[in-house]
Amino acid sequence: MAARTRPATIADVALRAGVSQASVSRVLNGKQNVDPAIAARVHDAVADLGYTPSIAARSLVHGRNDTVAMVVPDLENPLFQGILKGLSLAAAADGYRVLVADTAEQAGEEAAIAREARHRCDAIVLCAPRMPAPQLRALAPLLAPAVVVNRSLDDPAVPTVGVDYARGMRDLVEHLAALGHTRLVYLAGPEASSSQAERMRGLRDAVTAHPGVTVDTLPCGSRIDDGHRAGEAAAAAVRAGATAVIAFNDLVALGLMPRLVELGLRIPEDVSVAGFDDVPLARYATPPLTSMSVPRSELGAQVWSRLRALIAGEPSEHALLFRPRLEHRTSTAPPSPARRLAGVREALLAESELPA
Amino acid sequence: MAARTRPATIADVALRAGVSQASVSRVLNGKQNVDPAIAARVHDAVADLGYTPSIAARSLVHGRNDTVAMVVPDLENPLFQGILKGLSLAAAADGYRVLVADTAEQAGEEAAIAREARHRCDAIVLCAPRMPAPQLRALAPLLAPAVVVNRSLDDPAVPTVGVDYARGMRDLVEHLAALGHTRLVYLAGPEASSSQAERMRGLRDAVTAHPGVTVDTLPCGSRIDDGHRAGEAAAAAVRAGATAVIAFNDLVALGLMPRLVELGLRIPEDVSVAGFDDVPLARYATPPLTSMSVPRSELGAQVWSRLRALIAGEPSEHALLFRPRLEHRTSTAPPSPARRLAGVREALLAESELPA
DNA sequence: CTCGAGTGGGAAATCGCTTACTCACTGTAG
DNA sequence: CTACAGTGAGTAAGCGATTTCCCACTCGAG
Repeated sequence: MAARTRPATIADVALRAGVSQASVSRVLNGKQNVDPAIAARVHDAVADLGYTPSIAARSLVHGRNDTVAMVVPDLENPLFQGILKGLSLAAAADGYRVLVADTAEQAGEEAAIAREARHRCDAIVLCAPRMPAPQLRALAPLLAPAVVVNRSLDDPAVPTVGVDYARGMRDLVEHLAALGHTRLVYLAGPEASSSQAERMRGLRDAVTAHPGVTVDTLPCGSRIDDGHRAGEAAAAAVRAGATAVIAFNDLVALGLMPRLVELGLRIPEDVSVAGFDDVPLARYATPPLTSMSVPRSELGAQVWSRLRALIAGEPSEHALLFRPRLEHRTSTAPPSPARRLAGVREALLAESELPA
Repeated sequence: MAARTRPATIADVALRAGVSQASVSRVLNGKQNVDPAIAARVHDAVADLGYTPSIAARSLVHGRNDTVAMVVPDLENPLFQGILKGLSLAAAADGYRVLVADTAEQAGEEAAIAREARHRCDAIVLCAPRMPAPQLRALAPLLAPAVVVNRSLDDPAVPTVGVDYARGMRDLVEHLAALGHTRLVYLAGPEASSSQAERMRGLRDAVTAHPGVTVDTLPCGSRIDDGHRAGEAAAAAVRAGATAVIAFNDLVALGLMPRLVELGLRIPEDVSVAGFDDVPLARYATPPLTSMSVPRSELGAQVWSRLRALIAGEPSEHALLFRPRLEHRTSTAPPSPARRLAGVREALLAESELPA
């Protein structure tokens, strides 16, 4: 029976086995050659006392504690959940655990929370989409070893792993354009979000590449409710001639769709809707949601691979950017002929206005 | 500029400030009265050196590290995500951080993972729905201070926080019965899951209380895909006379509904569908999903309240059980008259068969 | 038989911090 | 004027492991 009073220490084990602490340590860590007889006695003593080495003491000596921190703005976001899952599993395979710190969208606290979390761990994964770039640039080096997720950063010591949102957006616009859509609406995410900025960049590139296509941006947000609330505005835009809506992410799209239906629009007959992230529920939505698939777990695994290298003192690897893959489902389809004509007319009108 | 070489220690600070380490420690921890002049010099030195006390060393002295572990079978489950979020936020308010350990549904590893995680932390939150009761009973005391989530355990030292699934199921059946449903189908969760067992108990109680109601149980699972796959069987049951389906949880229901529609059934005209957990997406499903609401974040907060008390050495509080609240949405409605008659006829038939 | 290399195990230093314990010094009461 | 609280700061003893250093001992070669 294990001692109820005070957890056994290595000294207790040494005493009981009649050897030195050094020997106990050597046996337990498989260092050097140890007399089998001693090893046996140590093992017996360990078993009798129910001894487990103190993590704290070991950490003090080694200067590391086999734990990495992950700072996220919102644990409820499926993207971060996926990354956390992937990271946590990959890290566990190497004997590391993950500490989570939810900043609860308190952008102001992010830096302090990150430093505190980092201080408890050997390394850190930072997801801080809202943090101003200068602040991030100043913070990142202090956090090393660190990996920044989902935003770019030109610090050679801090690798980034992320998603090519701009490219994804372009691909998505091209998908819609190929279907025949020319007037699109984009429900924008949080203004300060860096991935929102990336998406905007992608949209601009896309309309530049496709002069016939226009995109109206409507403020929205990143959560289900935001999408639902944006329904009115989106429907109005559709009535004004738009034929497709791109949502900041799937949550927004999933909140939006029922609202559009409520407002009398059919998807995809009256309006196509596309999301981003390809959350598990997207394919079971009504109608199944076209989305840009992002490998969430894989992101987490790659983050760990980067982090492990950094911890081992290896030079930082190259930035990694996943290109989202289009998951074409039934929420996007060619616009109905009538609507399409209307769109073309609008476009012509807009063009004819230009010279004026 | 902070030293790039080796992080500053308290000794460096003491040296630079020209005082003893003890004084530095006292200043930094606000113990005793210290000469303001000394305090100032210490603060200057700390700032100059960019000193932060080593967590490991402090942990070693104090015997605690202000971290609690949370073990979950699957980080992708919205229930655990919600609990994690609530726990993490509540704990952070008291200066504690949360370490997550995803057992990846490896029921066999759970005990080992839990002990390892516990060993790194001051306390632990255990979610192990699949662990056999005897094993859990044996394990729990070794983990103290610990709180067990979502299952009962008669260990006075280990409080539990959970959901009254049996009661919730009864309430749900009563809701459906009140609507006029008499032949229900239940898509069961994982066999080994304790909350699944609780739900079954609730179902049994309900049919006992309502002799006119019958419930057929179909094996299913706990995830979206499981629900989708169970669509065929559920539809068959409906064709055989059932008028309502209760899903193990919302994920299952959300996977099930589109499949039922695909198979030609209308919800709720042909079949009512109800879920459990009230995940955020439930109200935006098509049709909006009736569900038993579970206060996920609140569960996490309550878990922390229990855990904090235990860490402080206070006696364990009473077990806490939340009663789910019905969220009646449009996925459940009275059965159509024709179908209802069919149900009654079946019931009469079944009754008349009894004496046989 | 002696000397040197090789090896296993114990003593003690170390990691960085907290916290008794001790001591010098000030101020006041007898 | 002496002595005794009271106070603030320094010294040093842990906390529980790992790891270096060193000694004693064995074995083989000369």
